[in-house]
Amino acid sequence: MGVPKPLNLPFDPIERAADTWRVHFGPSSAMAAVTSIMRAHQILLGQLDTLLRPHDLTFARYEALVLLTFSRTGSLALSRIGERLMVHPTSVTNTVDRLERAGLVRRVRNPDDGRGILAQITEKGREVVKRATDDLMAADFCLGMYGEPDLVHMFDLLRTIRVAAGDFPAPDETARSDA
Amino acid sequence: MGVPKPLNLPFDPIERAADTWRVHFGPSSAMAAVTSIMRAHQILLGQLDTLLRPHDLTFARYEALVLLTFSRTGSLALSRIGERLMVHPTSVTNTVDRLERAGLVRRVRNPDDGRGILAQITEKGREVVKRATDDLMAADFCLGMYGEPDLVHMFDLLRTIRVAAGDFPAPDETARSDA
DNA sequence: CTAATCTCAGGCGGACTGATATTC
DNA sequence: CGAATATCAGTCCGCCTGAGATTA
Repeated sequence: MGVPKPLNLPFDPIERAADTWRVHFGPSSAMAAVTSIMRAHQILLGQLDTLLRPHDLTFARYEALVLLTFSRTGSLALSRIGERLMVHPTSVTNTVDRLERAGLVRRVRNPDDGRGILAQITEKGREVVKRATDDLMAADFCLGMYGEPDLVHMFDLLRTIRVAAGDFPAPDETARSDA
Repeated sequence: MGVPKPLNLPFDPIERAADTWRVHFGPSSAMAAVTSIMRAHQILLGQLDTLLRPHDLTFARYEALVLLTFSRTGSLALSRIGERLMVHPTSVTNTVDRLERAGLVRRVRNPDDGRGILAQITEKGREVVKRATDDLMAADFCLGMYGEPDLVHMFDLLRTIRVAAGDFPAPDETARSDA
């Protein structure tokens, strides 16, 4: 991953592609928006992983670890982790494998469901996630170039696509429009 | 990839994580925005790749192919492709390998620079990219849930992070504020 | 019985490092 | 000479499919 190399192009490559697109195919704002999301993701993931590398974490592993610190008992069924982080069951197994090998979590049989396994964060896991979080917050999650209103706006804008994908029901609009 | 499974959670997992985050660590809008971008990327990439699979293309390969159709001669140096698509040189080699194996592109020595190789789109490549583009446009690039203003707004918002990453210089603001 | 949970084997796509040949 | 271009070998990561064991 490393730090995404500064391109230092004299122009915006996406804007130029959009202009060309318009000539060839017609309206291009959806294409420009999609490409922007792809690039923003690439930039962010690279920067976040660079911040997390000293802690021997990837962003995916960090997210799982944070999720565990959020639970009352410090443990969660793997199935729940997959649900919350929206990743494939086999990916959860893989992520927990790596965290376990690093000594940050341990697997425990679910006392309430013999089919299930709990991932339980260890003391070392709590220390690591604490240090990593300090680093990420100091770096404003690599979004320090935005003001608060823009961050909220971005979240709101992107919620539309998540709702459309069926992640969760659309927020109740009546709360805004009426009682 | 496949179609990203509908989560059908009764709540917004990112919003809930943000709420918990606020309690544990403080302000969370940057964390929520980052997570939203990650999820939006995951959703979009899955849907785009599903649309492109019948054409034996991934989004990355599709982008390269489109770039070639945009050039006057239908060919571009691999180094230029990497620049424009913002991908690692070895990734370009890999992408062009696959496109070449599929008969959509062929490698040509760069007459102007003995070090360089041109990727030249083939007739078959032009047909495939045409059909794939028809599909993507019919699907509004998987962003049909947005209106035009939102798409433009999203592009504008995300440009900030691309500029900050050094992709290209900030657009000239004087054009807006003055003459 | 079906359904859910998890694991393993294995493949694919993409990103990267490091080394190398070639050419400018 | 140093810088740029492309390739190759190999690694890593994440995502996926398919199969299978276990349990509700």
